[in-house]
Amino acid sequence: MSTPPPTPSSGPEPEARAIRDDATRSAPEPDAKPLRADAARNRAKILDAARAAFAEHGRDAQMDDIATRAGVGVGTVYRHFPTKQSLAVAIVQQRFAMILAFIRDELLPDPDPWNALERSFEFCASTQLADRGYADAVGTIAGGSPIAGGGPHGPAVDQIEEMLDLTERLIARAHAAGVVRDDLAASDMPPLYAALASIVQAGVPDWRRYIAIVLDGLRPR
Amino acid sequence: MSTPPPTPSSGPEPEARAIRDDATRSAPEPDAKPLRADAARNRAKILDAARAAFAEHGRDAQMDDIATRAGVGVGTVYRHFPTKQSLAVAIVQQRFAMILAFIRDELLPDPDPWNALERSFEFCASTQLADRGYADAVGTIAGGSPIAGGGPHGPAVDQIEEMLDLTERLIARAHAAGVVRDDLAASDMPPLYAALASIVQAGVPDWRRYIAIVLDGLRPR
DNA sequence: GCGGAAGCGGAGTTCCGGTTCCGATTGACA
DNA sequence: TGTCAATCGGAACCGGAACTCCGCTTCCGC
Repeated sequence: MSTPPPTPSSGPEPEARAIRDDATRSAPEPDAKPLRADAARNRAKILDAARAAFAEHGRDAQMDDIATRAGVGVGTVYRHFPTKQSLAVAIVQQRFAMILAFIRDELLPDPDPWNALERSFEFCASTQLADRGYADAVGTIAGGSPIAGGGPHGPAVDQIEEMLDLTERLIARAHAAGVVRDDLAASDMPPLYAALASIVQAGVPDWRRYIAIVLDGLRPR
Repeated sequence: MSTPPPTPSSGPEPEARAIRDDATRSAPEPDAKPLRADAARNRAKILDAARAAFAEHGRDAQMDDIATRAGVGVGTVYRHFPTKQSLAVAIVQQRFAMILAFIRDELLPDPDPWNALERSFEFCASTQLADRGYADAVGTIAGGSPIAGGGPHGPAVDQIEEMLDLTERLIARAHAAGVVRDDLAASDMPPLYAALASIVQAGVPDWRRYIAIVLDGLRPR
């Protein structure tokens, strides 16, 4: 795997901080209380546990299991996330933030636009490999449901917008270099990512082959 | 839609009979009791209702709902199918038999191998459109799980074998006509069908566009 | 028509997993 | 160190959905 998806950890790394803040901002109140030390620690443990649980079982992950993994009571989980849904959303948003960062910091700076495209598919596949819940998120975008924030598991609306914006730039560069078919649009990518994700999801071992096929379909006519 | 998937009905048409027998043979005992008249009638109603329910709600269809749709008590449903799972399997096998029939009777006789390939994708998409449960089945095959009969929703093992055999012939014809890339194998098709199914599933309206892209990826280099 | 075996229906049971409650615990601050 | 509000833990609660049970009904061979 050329680019194993870095699992976001709620450890002390500064990068993780930013991501968690990002996920947290979905709460109604802007910031307010600084959160007691142990509470903050537990919140981090819960997020880590939930990430693992959702990655393993998708939407079927169980709250009790998450609590156990986190070494915490269910009540504590519910103190931080009033609902299973809200916890799932937090996780998806985290993962999504990670993907956006990858596109922004790794793919767009890549001097070879075609190679960037290729890597975006690889990244998509390996993310899916690591996280069963990821497909749902991509599907949400592919479907273009505008009420993403309201829908189950959906990333935040502005995240989707940024995603489309970044993809737009990725495609624009490819067009400029003349390496893709004329009619390729940024909006084509989410469905293709979703398609690839489903192949990986199905457990097909040589998914790279299908990336190659799709990529061939994207070349200039 | 060039080829709307004919919904199998448990009505009196002879074709439907054959399909139901096919689904029924998954029972352990070969045949045995001829089933009382009203029982046979109810069984048919249940299968119809279940087909509708699964098509609408996928794996989340509820037994009570199925019973209601069939105008029958839950107990009756359970008399015919001891488990929700077994009912789902029966439905999937029916649908699968339909797909096999389509390939055998419509696609293989098509004089244009490329066109046959194209139609197979279209058929896959429109089937998915009509039946949410179908994607699960395709995914099962794409994953190549050998214990398909045991796995949830899986079509019978011999159905999968026939599927692969028919696809083999489809691809062989395409190769003979020189219209596809040299390395295309029959085993490539299930993953591609799964991929397409997921796009349709996501609610992307112009899924035909992605068929076209994938097909372009299948042309000779 | 009759008897009884096969089949029906749907209320009730069981299981499962999300959510709530509240007494015990702990961190923050004086 | 003492106080107390914030936080914790996990048993209990609750609703929903698969499945069971059994008295009633229907079909079918005589």
